[in-house]
Amino acid sequence: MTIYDIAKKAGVSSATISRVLNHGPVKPSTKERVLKIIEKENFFPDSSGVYLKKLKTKKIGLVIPDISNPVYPVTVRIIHDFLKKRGYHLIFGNTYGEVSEEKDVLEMMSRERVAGIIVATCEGEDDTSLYPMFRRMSENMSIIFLGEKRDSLMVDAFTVDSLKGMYKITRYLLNTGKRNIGFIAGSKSLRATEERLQGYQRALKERDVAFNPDNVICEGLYNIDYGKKWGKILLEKGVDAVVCGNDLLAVGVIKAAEKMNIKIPDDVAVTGFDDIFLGSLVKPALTTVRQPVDIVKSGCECLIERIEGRKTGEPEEILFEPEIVIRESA
Amino acid sequence: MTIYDIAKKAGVSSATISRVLNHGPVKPSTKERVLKIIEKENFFPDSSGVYLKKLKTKKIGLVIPDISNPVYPVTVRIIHDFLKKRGYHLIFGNTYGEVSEEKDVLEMMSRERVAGIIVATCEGEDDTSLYPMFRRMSENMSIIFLGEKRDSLMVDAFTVDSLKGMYKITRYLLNTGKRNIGFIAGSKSLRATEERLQGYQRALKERDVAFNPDNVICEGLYNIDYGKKWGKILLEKGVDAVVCGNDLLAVGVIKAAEKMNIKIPDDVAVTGFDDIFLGSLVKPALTTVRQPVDIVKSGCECLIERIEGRKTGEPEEILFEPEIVIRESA
DNA sequence: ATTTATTTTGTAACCGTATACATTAGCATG
DNA sequence: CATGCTAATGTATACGGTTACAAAATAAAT
Repeated sequence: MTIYDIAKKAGVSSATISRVLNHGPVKPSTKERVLKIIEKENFFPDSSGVYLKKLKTKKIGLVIPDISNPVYPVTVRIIHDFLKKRGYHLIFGNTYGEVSEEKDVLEMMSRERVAGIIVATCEGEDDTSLYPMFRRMSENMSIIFLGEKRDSLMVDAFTVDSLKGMYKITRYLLNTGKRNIGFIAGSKSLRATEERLQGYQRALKERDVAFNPDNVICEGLYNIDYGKKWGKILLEKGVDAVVCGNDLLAVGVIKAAEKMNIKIPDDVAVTGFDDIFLGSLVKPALTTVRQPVDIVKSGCECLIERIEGRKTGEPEEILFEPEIVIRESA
Repeated sequence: MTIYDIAKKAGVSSATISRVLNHGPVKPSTKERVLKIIEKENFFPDSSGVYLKKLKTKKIGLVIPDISNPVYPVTVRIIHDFLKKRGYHLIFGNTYGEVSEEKDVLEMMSRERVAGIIVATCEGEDDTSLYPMFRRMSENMSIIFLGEKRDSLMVDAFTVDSLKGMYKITRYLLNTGKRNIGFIAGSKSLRATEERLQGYQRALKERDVAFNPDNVICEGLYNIDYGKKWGKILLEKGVDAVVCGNDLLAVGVIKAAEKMNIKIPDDVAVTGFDDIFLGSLVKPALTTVRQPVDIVKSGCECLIERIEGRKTGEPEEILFEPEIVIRESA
């Protein structure tokens, strides 16, 4: 079923059908007649044809590390809903922190001629292959970065000030009297890890608490298992608090403490980062750093503005300041 | 940049470029020359053109109620990975249990001419609008249903035998000596709710335990808040166990018990359904019913087989038998 | 060297839609 | 009733690919 078939049934030309389907001027009576036929035949015009003719699609690519990581589903939901309202829809790709996977995904989206891409990964900053790819692609489509700060600002970036976040929560711990505070960042290779470490250090310095490198672990991944592993090590060292680079790590630490019969928060305080839903359900509920939800909406808004040409000019970086959420674990 | 541009640069015709891009026979030397140019220009052929010509896309629609519901992310990940390996990619739509949203999503996928659709929702069985839509669409593309049993079998369905699951876990509770077992199903309108209730009843009957309608709640949604609400009511009635229609409800019940100072599992046992990740982290860890992971892969496999014409014939329903996972809450 | 078979390449049509431009219909005006 | 004007519709082409078919180039066989 094509517009030609509809045209034949309605006794008009394909152009008239197209005009009915879009915004063209059509005599009300024929419009009605055509619409009735379209309805009856359950006809929906083929996007491939539309896209090909217009050289522009309504597809948006979403690049994330792993949808099964509990940080992302909520974000994806917000993005989905926002874009749907604006007439776009999502093509979706997991990258699992692999540069090669991310390349695959970006290539696929390139072929699909997505109107824009939302990148929530942060791989390949030092890699020679991914950044040039972004640069090239950004000439043909709009791209935004979401989440972590980037080294180079080639596209609009909506990032959370994790330095500030870590600073805030470390300061909070210091305020509650903790002095021997451990720190579990994730993998060294991420820029955000460095950021977070700085926030932690700034808070210590401000209170004249000596920085003890033995209390800091910058290795492994941002998941529960590493939280358990590093948590055990730090708890054995006798820290009185553990600041974690994300909530999953913190949950791991809580589990480790549980096994060691260490009471949280009485013996040791534990904090997370991200404020995932899980954190509020775990026992004790997680004290953590929440990134403002607006970051996602602002990002989407900006992306659409770029795509539809209402926003032009140099890429911007917009920094969102996170807030701490105090629950039971600290 | 199009194949014509590439053709010009390579001094050949567009057909040759197309043949290089696909599997056509091309002289090795020209093939190499063309590939070099394609590489240099970072050219990727426009899918719209390809799709339009072939009248078939590499897009798969995924229809789920809500990605931020923790049941789905893992499923989505499995689907994503499977499809990627087979050269397909995902277009994604949340429906929030709304027939109108689901219609929107299906219409969008219709326009996109997706090669197939994976439906993990279960709305509109009794509704007049959604099922006819599926039926029509299934003439042009492959569709599979994932998850719950359906009334009518118009497409392949990969479902979990929730009756059996509920039967098994209720039997387990009876084996541990529980006799006054409450039951929280979700909304009455879902077919699965009925199924689960039957499983619960079958187990009771088998052990000659009288069925007490007062212990059964068939209302509300499958989420934590309703778990808390109904949990409180059942706990106040003095049940010695609560069987829940899914894990979120069970977590809610655990939270309610916590507030009421009721000890789980000593005072009251609680069980869930689905085995989401969260269940293993909550305290006490959830005893629940796990649906086999294979259900998703089998579904995907079947979908691709249908799409690529290797599977034909009448739609099948494949029923997967769930297993119980015993942890701490029962 | 000529014929024949095979490999390689080119030409042109087509997929479904949008739209610039041309045409026709409808209507008011003098 | 011819004229001019606007509204409605039609015609034809382009978008970026693929592919049937034709043609040319090369290799093999006589």
